[in-house]
Amino acid sequence: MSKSIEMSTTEKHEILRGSYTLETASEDTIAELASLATAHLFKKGDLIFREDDPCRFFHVVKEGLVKNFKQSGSGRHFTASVGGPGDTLNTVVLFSGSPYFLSAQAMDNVVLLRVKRDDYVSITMEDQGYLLKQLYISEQVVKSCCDRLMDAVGERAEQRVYNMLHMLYAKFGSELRFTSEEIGELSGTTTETVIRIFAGLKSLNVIGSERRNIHILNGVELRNLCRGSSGHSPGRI
Amino acid sequence: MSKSIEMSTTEKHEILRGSYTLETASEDTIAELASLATAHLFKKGDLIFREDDPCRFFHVVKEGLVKNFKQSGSGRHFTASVGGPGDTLNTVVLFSGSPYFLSAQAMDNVVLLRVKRDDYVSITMEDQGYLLKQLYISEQVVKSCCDRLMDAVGERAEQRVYNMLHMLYAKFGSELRFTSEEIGELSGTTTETVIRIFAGLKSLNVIGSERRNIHILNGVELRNLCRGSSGHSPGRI
DNA sequence: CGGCTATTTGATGGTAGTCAAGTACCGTGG
DNA sequence: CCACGGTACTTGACTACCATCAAATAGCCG
Repeated sequence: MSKSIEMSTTEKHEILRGSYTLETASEDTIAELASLATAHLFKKGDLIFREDDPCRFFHVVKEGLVKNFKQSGSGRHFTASVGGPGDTLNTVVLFSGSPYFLSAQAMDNVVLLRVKRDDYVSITMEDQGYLLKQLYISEQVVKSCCDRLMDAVGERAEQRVYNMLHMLYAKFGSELRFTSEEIGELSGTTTETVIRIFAGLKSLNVIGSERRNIHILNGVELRNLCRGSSGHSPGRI
Repeated sequence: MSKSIEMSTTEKHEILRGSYTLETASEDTIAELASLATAHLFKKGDLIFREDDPCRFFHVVKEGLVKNFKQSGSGRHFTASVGGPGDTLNTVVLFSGSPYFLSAQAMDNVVLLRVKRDDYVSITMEDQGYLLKQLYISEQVVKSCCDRLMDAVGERAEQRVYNMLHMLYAKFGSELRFTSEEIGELSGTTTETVIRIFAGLKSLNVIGSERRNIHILNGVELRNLCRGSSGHSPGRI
């Protein structure tokens, strides 16, 4: 499935330092983690971990996009978040030691660093600055989940797609390499509905799109279309 | 709006000790908090705090039920969680100092203890056991939000109501003092739909209900009706 | 070129939201 | 004690949104 890659400790150090989660970690913490981290390559479509697997690693993405999703009994995929470079994959279950509640899959070829969970926990547990940051991140994740919950029960598909596009725009910029199906899984709707909604946005010149590629042409207008003021936070789960 | 109440420090101490959040806090932490806590009474319907208000207090419920909700642009209420005795109201935004993202309203007459946020943060920040527990709780909240998100986009109203009933049953027991409207706000559906679904459950002898009161008659069968294995965790936000 | 992935469009039907009207229940105050 | 107003529940009819199914088109790669 995955392939190990050679990488210098210096480079590992840089990658860890660049991750949002470890922003406020002490230099010692980072150095220790870097010395234990290993690099891996996942090909497009590979599963990085699976829902209900025990949580064995801490992961940081170096390259590529990772989809965090769940599938319902009926086989529907629902994507909870998309992780890019600098994002950690599953910070949220690391400390409890509970099994994953989402699966993670490479959307491109993905390079990531990982550290054994036990090592990770025992190293970071002593770093108070890190723990506080972690709490802060959890709070944001909860908030963003609640916002999406509101959307999911209260808003129409149209609105949910607008909000999702805006979130992706804020996180990844104006060139989004997503298929309509992927947008559907993120917005809790179907491919066909996404396409019909895109048709409307195109006629307003808010977006353009071809195969596997969406351009945000008018970010301001997109923002206006996103009611719900808060406008959605990145949602790193 | 709220009314102050006299209460002995000993009683305050007991209440704090009994809260889930502070379960693993050190004796010192609890004692310090108890000395600063004040007790308050809110009447049915009173708002305890409002979405977007700055977060000024840490709250623990002593008596009664509190609804944590949000209202969408279109005026729909969505209830994210219901807090009962021993629950804390807004742990999730305490550390970041961000404003509330949910409003809290007394569903009954409610008695709660509160401590100024700044005091609370500076006291608990030093208690590593507490921070770890807090992280653990956040993880559970995130998981429960994701589960509900799955439900909201993937399941039908019927299923969402089953899941919600089961969650309330697990948390509060077999006598639930909720109106159909409240169940609707919790499940992301309407009063009428809830009633129609209840009719089905009654004919299966799974529940009974009258005005403002739902009895779970067959918890086992209710559990079976809840697909999605995980069956939903309490969801203390 | 053929096979695959992705997009597009149309037609159809079901779920559940909305509107409306009517019933039962409760507490309160004359 | 009963009348009354408010709250909660109930049922029916209608309709919109969107999922689903189906089929056609278009770009990409070996």
